[in-house]
Amino acid sequence: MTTFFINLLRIMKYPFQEIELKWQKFWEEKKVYKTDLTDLEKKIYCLVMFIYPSAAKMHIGHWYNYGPTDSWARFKKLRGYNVFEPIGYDAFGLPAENYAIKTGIHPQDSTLQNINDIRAMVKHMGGMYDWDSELMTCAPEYYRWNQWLFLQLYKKGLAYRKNAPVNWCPSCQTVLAREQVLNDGSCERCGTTVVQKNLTQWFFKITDYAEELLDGLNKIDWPEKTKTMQINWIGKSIGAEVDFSVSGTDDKIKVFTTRPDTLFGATYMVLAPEHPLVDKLTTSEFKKKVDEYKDSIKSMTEIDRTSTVKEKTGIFTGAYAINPVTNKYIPIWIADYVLMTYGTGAIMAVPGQDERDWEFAEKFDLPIIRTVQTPEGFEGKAYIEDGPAINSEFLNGFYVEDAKKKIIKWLEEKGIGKHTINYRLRDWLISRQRYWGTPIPIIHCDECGLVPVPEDQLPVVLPYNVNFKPDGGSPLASNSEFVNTKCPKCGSDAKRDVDTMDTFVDSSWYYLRYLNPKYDKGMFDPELGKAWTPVDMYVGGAEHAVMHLLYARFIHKFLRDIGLVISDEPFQKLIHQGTITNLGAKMSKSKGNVVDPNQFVYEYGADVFRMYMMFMGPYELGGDWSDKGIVGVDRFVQRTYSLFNNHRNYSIDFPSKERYDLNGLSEVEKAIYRKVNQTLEKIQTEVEHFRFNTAVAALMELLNELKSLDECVNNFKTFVLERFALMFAPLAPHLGEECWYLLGYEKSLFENPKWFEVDKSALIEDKVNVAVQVNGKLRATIEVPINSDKEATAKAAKSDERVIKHIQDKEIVKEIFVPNKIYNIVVK
RNA sequence: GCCGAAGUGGCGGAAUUGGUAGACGCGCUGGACUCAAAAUCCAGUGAGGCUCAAACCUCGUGCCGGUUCGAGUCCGGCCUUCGGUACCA
Repeated sequence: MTTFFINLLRIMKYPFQEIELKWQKFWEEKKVYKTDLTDLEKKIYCLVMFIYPSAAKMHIGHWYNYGPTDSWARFKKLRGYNVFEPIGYDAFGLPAENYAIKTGIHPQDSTLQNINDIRAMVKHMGGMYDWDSELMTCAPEYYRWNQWLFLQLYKKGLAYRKNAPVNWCPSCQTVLAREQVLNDGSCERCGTTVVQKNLTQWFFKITDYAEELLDGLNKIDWPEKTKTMQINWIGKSIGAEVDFSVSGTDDKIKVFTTRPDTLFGATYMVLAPEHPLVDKLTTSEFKKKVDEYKDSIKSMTEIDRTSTVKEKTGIFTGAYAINPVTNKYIPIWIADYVLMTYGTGAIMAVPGQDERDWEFAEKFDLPIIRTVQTPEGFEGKAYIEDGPAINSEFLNGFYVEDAKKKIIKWLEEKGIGKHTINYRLRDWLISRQRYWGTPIPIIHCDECGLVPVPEDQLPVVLPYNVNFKPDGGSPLASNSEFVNTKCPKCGSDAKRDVDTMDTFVDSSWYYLRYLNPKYDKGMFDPELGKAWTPVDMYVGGAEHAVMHLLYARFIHKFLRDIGLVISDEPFQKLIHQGTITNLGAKMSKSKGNVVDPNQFVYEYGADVFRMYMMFMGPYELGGDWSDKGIVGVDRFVQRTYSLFNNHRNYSIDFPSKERYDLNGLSEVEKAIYRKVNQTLEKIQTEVEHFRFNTAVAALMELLNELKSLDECVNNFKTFVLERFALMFAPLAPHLGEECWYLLGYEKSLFENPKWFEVDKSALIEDKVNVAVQVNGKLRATIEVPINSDKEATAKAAKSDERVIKHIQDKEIVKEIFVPNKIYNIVVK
């Protein structure tokens, strides 16, 4: 007997395993999510940042990124848009290679295995991805076009080689990424102190696009925060370049300054220790100390060097430069706070107007001259605000902006300086001394030099057999079959470039490849690229605010310049999902605070888990993980299922009307009719703006209202249930389909998208509650007919006992009336 | 240090352009069902005061001040937390 009842309850409970699988199979077999890319009317390209398959599992962050975004896409689909929603794998990269070094499992094998596992999980989530457009960047038919892109950039002079410092571990004999260097500057693998080493590297000349990358930000709908970060990253500053002669030589030192107006106050110069002139200028007397100083900073990262807490260090070179306006000799120093990578690698130091220079001058007892009048009572050190120039001869009295213009004119006339715009943005270093990436399509020939691989010989296939264990140099160098080749130009023996590309190259154009990943006549189908970009909605983490999102914008603009796309920007609208933390910290293996989503997916089902992630809070905020509320969403789903289970075939047996006249409805029906239409309107605006938490809450409210559904006539019930199912479907797609099916429909909802119009006339209540305040304090709420005028509301308000109590024997000074909302009586 | 975001019940969080603070959910309390429990359903639930109870009153959105008939929302000054960034000449 007892067992019987328990079994009965089990039967009644929403069998999510069965139903989710049923619809996943249906969607896939019927290719419900195959997008017709030729249908451009009402097209929407909805993109999520593709998956980095460094582990075989989908973590909470993936679910949080993909689930809600898929719900948005489904909502758009139901509303009649032709939505393209692809998914793929950012499959190259360091983690797979590190894993290989540790375990011996080849990166290709582990990556393909991970992709298979992750694909199954993505399907389990129930996203409406167009599986025909799935791609992975480690496939030759994908990275072939990275190589092609490289050659186009090379042709235009936008891919070039130069020396650049890398983090080098002398023990492992390998280049390290910044994340492989620990905070104390040691190698994460062996603990040896990492040093900076110069290597010849490939760069993409993103700086050529600096101005346009800055400009373009005005045209796109991105979070202000992200745009600001890009603006700061590009770091445009306007100033001047000035040449300083070096005493006793013909050498000139070029400096960049944003404050040319302070030239009269330049009392010394500082070069970056790596500056090419340092060795030449240093006098024999100081050579030893300078060399020692250079050695002492060799193992310092840029972060160490530029730390604000560290005391200033530096050393005199023994040489002097000549200040071009005062003709005075000023000492030339070197110091680590000047970086070779910014500006010209040399500064004129003006301690009077620069805090860093002041600190340095004070420490090393260098002269300080103020060239801007400080305001009365100013007691600080360097004065960086505006003011009239002093101690500056022909500039005296001019304020900063005017003084700048005047001195730049003077410098230009004398031919020793010019107006300059400088960017903080550096060119993009794309070569990696790694295995698991796209080979660089260049051949080194002793006769012809650098020779690009002819386009018809692409792809340069990444060989499987290499020694990817770190033993110096690029792993590809270990495969002689790969390395040794013939020069395409002269036919003599030559060697292939053994470096691979940064994976940010892969992710800079994948959204174009999705449109037809099998296209073999080019990087992507240009017709589709032109029609489907910019991407309408791009959703991904804020950690990509600068690098990925800037590189992709650069590449897109380049592709436009060579005629492959016509849009200026790749991503029109951008949304960042928040970060889900656990116990106050980002989830990571090393912290041991990773939450496995599968335990919840297996216990409650994909729909419940997705919906719970949406219900947790504002999408863009993220928050700390807690599974406390998931039972609430589960109950909601259970109640929904039993509601529809109890109304099977209603759409067939009791077809509803398009709309109902309020006057013909009972009081209960009227209330429900209003609520349904209000909810429909609410869902529309909330889901549209990624406010899923309030959308779910609105549906829960509606379900609560439906407790009295039994008191309604049958065809009215159908009206309500159909709308409920439709609103529910984007948020919980499997059960949404099932509800629609339970109502008696043969065609799947997402196969035959549908949306109901709001009956606006039902949104208006006929009675409203007006808050009556006395001196701004709530004293009563009264119910009045909607749109009651001031007089009528006042009459009702002032006859309420609770109000009378507070206004009797008092003088009414003022009365404020906001129709349908507030009646405030101000008394003395 | 600088830039950005956020501080609301026991908890996650709601709250158009300033207009009834606490929607929705969790938890908790009481009740129904049950031999009992679980599940489910119903009711209550910011704090305090006064009440047998209700009514009612006071306080209440990190802190201090301001503007306003009216402030979670606007302004000024702080505090805390979380992200981002690192001497950019």
